[in-house]
Amino acid sequence: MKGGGRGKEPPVEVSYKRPKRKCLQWHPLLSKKALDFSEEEEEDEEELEKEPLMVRETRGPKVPCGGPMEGEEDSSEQRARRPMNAFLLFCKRHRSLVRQEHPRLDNRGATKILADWWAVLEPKEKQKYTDMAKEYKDAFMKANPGYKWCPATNKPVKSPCHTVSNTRNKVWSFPSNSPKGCATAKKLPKTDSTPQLNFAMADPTKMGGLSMLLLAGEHALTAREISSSSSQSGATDVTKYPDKSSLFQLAEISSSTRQPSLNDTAGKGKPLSQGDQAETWSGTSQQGKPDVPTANVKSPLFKLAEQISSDSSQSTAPEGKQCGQSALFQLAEMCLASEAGKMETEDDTCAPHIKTETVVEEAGDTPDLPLSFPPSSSSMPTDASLLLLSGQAGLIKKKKDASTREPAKVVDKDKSPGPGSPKKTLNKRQSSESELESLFYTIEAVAKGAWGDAEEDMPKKKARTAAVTILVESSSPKKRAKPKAKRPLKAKEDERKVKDKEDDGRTELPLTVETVVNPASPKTEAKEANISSSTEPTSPSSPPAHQAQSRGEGTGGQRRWVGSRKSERSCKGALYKTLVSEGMLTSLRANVDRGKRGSFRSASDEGGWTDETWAFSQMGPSNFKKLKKSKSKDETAPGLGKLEEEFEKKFNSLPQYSPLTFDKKSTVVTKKKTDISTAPEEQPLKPAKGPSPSQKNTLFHKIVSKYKDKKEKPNTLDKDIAMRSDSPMLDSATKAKPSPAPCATATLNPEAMGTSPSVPVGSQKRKARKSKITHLVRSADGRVSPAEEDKARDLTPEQDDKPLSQDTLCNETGCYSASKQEEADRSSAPEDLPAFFSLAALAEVAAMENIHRGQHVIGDSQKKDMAKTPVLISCADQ
DNA sequence: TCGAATGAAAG
DNA sequence: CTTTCATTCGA
Repeated sequence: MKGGGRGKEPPVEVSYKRPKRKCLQWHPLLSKKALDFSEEEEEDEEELEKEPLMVRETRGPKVPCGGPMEGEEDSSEQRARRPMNAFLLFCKRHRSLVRQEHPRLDNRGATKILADWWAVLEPKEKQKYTDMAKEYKDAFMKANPGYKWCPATNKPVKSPCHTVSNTRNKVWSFPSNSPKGCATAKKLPKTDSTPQLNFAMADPTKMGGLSMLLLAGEHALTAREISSSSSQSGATDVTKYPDKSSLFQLAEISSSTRQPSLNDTAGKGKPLSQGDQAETWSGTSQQGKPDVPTANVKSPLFKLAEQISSDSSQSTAPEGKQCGQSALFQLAEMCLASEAGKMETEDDTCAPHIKTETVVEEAGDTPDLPLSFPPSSSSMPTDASLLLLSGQAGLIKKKKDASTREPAKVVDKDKSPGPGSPKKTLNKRQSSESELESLFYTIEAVAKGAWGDAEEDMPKKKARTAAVTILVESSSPKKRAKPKAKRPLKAKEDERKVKDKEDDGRTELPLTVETVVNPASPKTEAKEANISSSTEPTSPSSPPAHQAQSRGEGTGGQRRWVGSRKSERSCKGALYKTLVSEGMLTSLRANVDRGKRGSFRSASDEGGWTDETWAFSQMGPSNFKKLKKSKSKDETAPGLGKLEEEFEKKFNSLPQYSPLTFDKKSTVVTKKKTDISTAPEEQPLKPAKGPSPSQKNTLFHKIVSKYKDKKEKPNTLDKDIAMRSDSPMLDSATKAKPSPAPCATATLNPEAMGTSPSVPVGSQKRKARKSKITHLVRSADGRVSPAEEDKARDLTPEQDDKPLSQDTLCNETGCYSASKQEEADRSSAPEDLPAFFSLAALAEVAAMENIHRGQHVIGDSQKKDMAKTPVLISCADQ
């Protein structure tokens, strides 16, 4: 019968019912290709190395598809997955906890419990989730303008390609958009300058160059660019304007990025539309700044953008191209549009120089490289590897585009990196390096102190240093060796980060990333240091050391540049500065690394919201069982780009309540139930219904109305016990900081609960769905699990159990007091808020900082790429 | 592949 | 109102 429910769908469809895969999950932040990293991470690293670019097939299965990517894209339509609602977010965040408590409990059971928790949750707490969900949704919508929740009729269903074993894996990748029906989304034809371009995977490498610009531009644009460059990698900046939520911004970015990312994921080429989309999106997203006529303006910025784009494309590789260009252009446009005046002025002077310089530098730089390839871009890559080819091809194309727009010089540069080089990565890097180098060198100069004066004396010196270091690393691949060595140490931490690294395959970046982090905020550094030390030996990452090392080597390289010209620096610096001033906050803050894990609040440091974030740091090593699973999710994406990070951060920021808390609540509730009358506002209970939800509980209205019997937790006692033991750990682990009282981590206060929610909380099944019956049956068969009890409960309502059990719990646990306190804290406390707003706050803070200091840090997840990118930009000159 | 839950959206 | 689908992951 149940089938009946679904029955509606044709058999075939049925299967696809769950075709989630079709839909790529949308991530606000990300678009992520990151997946690749995430998944592969350590393991894959090797692979990555091998084929940094294309690779991505990720799962074998898909690969076969022959272009899986295409397939995915083809499905071009693959719909993005609908955004999670508050409850889902909540579930996602707490499911692991539940599972820990009740290992044997299956997800269904867990879900029930979660539902209970959710019901119990105070509006306040819920609010966070709802807000986040809303934000998420908004971002999503923005990204996918015409998106329809229900795909409606069409379903692409397609073939086997999708087979993807892991739907989820891909998840992050973005679908383009709107479902077919709507089409709105995509409208734009975009320039398809090079549709094929898309091949490119996402190379980390590319990220580097672009990242710089992007970073700068991010703010201005919506950051879409970033996505292109770093989406995965890293620019973590999510912060953009305060106005828009970070997610929203991300969404924009992602929109642009997503395809590329997809490509990566897919591994091969997607065709493209990426570019188109990107542009399109950009158009949409930009909103405010419509399209500025690029052509018209052609201000220096544009040129710069072009260059960068070209470079980036080269460096980055294939995928980036399109995105990069579009992004860059957009950025340029944005800049022009928004601040046209300023930017131009400054830029004007600089731009030209920059270009020239860049070129020159490149020539100079090349030395490191195995060789610069012949300029003849046309000369196709020899095909060192298909991957490369694809990537190159893309590059080339881009180049062309670039060339058209821009002077040949750029092109040459691009070309230089030729395919021939044995390692794609290297090549890319090199190419990217050239540009990057110039930038870096500027940065370095700053760091060194050349600009120091100009810059504020901030403590950032460290940061600078770090930046320098990074630069250095990027500049010389060889140096990497050291970093690599370190890597091992980091290992654990790296794991998460690894993802980022993965791409590069070269270890270089890892350090970089860390370093970057440091730069982000001195404080952060300190924290990290502590953390690292405490957590792991990784500490070696300690900035100073790295810096020193890197510098040593780096300096040599830099010098050249330095010698080449300061003017560039100044120009660039000015440019950056301008960008920064505009609003770019891109303080990446190194979050990237921490990403999920630590999320030590990186730069922003808001008060502890970080803490709230998971305690991944701890988790990592220990691996709770959940981890593995969670990994898929969280980690999945992990380290990718800043986007991801942000998303994660945000997600993490969501408060995670300890089971105890809920239990208590439930208890309270129960009590209430018994008392029923107590609740002032609502009278909830049963009879009620709730049409009148209390003002507070809008959310609850449903519950109230539906209210059935509270569902108790089946094995309360057991749970409790489990909880007790686990919870503390979890809490401590999770929350790292806050848990004065083990139990208490985040408790809701009973009082609050009492007031509004009271009651019924229990999840009632909405209606008895089809499944209900089945469910019951099944469960019976299955085993005695809470589920059964629940079922039983359903069948025969028993209320008594709960209270008793709860009481017991309470006694045992005895956590109450603490919980309350915490609760109080939370309510008033900054922590929560910060956590909640983390993104916004970060953005603001970052902005403040940036403006103030004028630094940008870019942390990319991808080491290599990032490394090049580097991360820090200080614009202080002037 | 189903399902448990909630919620948003679409029909 | 009802139905889809988002997340999760053990059966």
